[in-house]
Amino acid sequence: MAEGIPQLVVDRTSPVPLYFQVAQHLEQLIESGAYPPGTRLDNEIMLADQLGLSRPTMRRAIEYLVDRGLLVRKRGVGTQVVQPKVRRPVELSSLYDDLRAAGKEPRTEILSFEVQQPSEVVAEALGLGGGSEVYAIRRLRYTGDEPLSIMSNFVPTELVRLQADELAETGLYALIRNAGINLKIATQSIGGRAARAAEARLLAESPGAPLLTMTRIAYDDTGRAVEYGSHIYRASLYTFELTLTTT
Amino acid sequence: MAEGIPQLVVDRTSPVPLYFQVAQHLEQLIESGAYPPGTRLDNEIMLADQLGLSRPTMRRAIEYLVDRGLLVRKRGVGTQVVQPKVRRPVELSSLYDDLRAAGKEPRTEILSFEVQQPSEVVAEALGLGGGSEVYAIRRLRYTGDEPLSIMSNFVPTELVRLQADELAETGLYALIRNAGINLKIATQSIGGRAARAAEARLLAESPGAPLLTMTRIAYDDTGRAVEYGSHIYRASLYTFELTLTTT
DNA sequence: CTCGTCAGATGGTCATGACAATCTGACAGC
DNA sequence: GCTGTCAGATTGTCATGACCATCTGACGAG
Repeated sequence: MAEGIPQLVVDRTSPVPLYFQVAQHLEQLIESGAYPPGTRLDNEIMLADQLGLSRPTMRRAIEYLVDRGLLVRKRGVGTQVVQPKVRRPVELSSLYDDLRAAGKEPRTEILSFEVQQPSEVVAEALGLGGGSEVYAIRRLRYTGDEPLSIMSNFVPTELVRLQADELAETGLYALIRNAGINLKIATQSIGGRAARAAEARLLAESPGAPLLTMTRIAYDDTGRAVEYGSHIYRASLYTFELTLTTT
Repeated sequence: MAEGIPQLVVDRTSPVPLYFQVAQHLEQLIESGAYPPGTRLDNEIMLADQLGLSRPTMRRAIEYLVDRGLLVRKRGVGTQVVQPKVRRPVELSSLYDDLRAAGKEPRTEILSFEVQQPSEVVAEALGLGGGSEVYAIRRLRYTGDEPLSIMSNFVPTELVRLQADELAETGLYALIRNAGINLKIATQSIGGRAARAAEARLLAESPGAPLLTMTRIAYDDTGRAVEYGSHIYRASLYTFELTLTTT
């Protein structure tokens, strides 16, 4: 159960913080299976000595991995590698990224793209005053040949400059991030209802078929509302996967 | 924009860590509106001096609030209170707690409660070998007079001792926590489908009505799978509210 | 008037040292 | 044999000191 020395030499000239170098290396050792679940790490003092670091720095590296659910610490006992399972973090990703990660080859058709005065609901969600304008984007997303989702998104024009042709190629979130906006937190609401006639037509479903609805407000790291989205998905083709942690 | 001194004296005899005392007090000042969004805090050195603390301790308090989304720090600039919005953390709570928090007066009817050999799906989800047994619980939850949800849960018998009458009064998660198990992380999958006849009858809906489905596997802090749940909700009455953060 | 440079302010990282709280296991006493 | 106590191990908390990285704004050159 005990552990020797990880074959790691920290690079003090690197701009990457030392604690982060150590954390990444440890994470790699765990993910690769070199440190299987249940492995007991040496104590903090010894680890710090082995790497030529101070204890606070070593602690910080371990803390980072504890927060991410890879390690467990117990006072008086020690630090252990946790059972693997699904330890993916909660992600603020877009459907486009999700699909591409799953190898599904997403395709997007832009139904409409315009600049307009926000509706009351949108203005309220984004905290916009009078005179503001938003991009209103309506897209139909396919996975392979099958229509999957109708997405309506609203982004204040003053925050980012958008173009229709870019949206067809990359996800909305990537464009927002590229504009230097730091997406940090989002509130989502997931519900369900039956398909209306127009929606059913677009999605190749029958009227009354079960749909998933999702509305989301995304905020950047200063607390500004950046995007409001109202999406519907074919329940027969899509589920939301998420990981929750206690705080 | 600048700030004076918070009227706070830390209690060094308390078992509550100093950084946490400070964090809680700051949080209270922010939540109460005494520090409205945009308020700029004094720099770390000054704050630490004012409270008679060291800078690392003061930093840790601020760090705690930054992680929770209440503050933003920018190097070279300072620390500010973030726009309020919904800054609730991602929670691993139960429907029972959610409803009670919303003042809805939940009621639970136990449809069945037994100890059985787990099905293949359940054994796989919980990582159980042969010979293990689980509690199989099937409950119907009401909000006021309306049926809301059918919940099927499975918990290994070796982890906790459950009784039917307790379940009617309190949430399953509270019972698990009371048994000294430290719920830490859960993976959920949310989807939708049409109601089948038997389900529709129990939920007072028509067959074919849209339902939300949720399956969840919850793990404790050592990575052990503790609970598997498969729930269905009336989409007309329930939505999942959640907050996502980037990591 | 515009742009680049530079100094000050502020958070980010790291080291060293110390003591407290908690868990485990061994040992003594009953 | 059982139980309670105590010592050792290990993480948790806190203080002090130092230097680095980044941002803002003022000032001066053009």
